[in-house]
Amino acid sequence: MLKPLGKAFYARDTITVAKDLLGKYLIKDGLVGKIVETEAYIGTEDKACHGNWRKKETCAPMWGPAGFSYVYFTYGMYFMLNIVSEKDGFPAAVLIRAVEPVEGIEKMAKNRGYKASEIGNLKVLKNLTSGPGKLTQAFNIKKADNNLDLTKNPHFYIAKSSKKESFEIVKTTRIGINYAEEYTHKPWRFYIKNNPFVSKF
DNA sequence: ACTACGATTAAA
DNA sequence: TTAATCGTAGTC
Repeated sequence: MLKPLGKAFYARDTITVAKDLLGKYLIKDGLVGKIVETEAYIGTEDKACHGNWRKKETCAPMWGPAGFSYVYFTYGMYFMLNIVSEKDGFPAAVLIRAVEPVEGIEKMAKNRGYKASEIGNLKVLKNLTSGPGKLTQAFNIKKADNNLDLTKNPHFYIAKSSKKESFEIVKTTRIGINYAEEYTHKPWRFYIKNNPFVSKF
């Protein structure tokens, strides 16, 4: 079993954490996916950050210590997965927008509503986890997974790759936050260049 | 109680 | 381009 990343990894500048999470492995109940796309949401100035405009109680994990999950429900049907960063008392988190399926693909496909016979289809494979709402469905992440300590939980954590891997990081603007005024165009979205599992926009 | 809307997705 | 769908928050 791969070792979970510790609190020190998350308790850093949010942009650094967002970039550093690319290529790491998201692991939950035996399902494994490589993180290929993230976004940073930082503090009370950032108008897109929930810590700024949602009530403190509804995004409480964001205000807590680093390394905790912040899962919330939106659009009436989808969950979003974030990892809390920076120090206790400062609201910031990294949104996991897309992963590449590594292990447990059959189960992911089943969670996404596909039949076993469809797993060989390349289009189906690429559609399993290539978006924030899709990957939470594939990994069966829901409200019960909110506010868990990912540095201590043996069933839900993020780990480093055992082998070294080099890739190019693309930096661009975040998605779906046109209401955030001057913060709409901050280049706080990061993804692995040429990876087919990055969400489309 | 009533209403508006969102860090999305899939189908048309 | 748009409907699906519901928790949260603001207003009546």
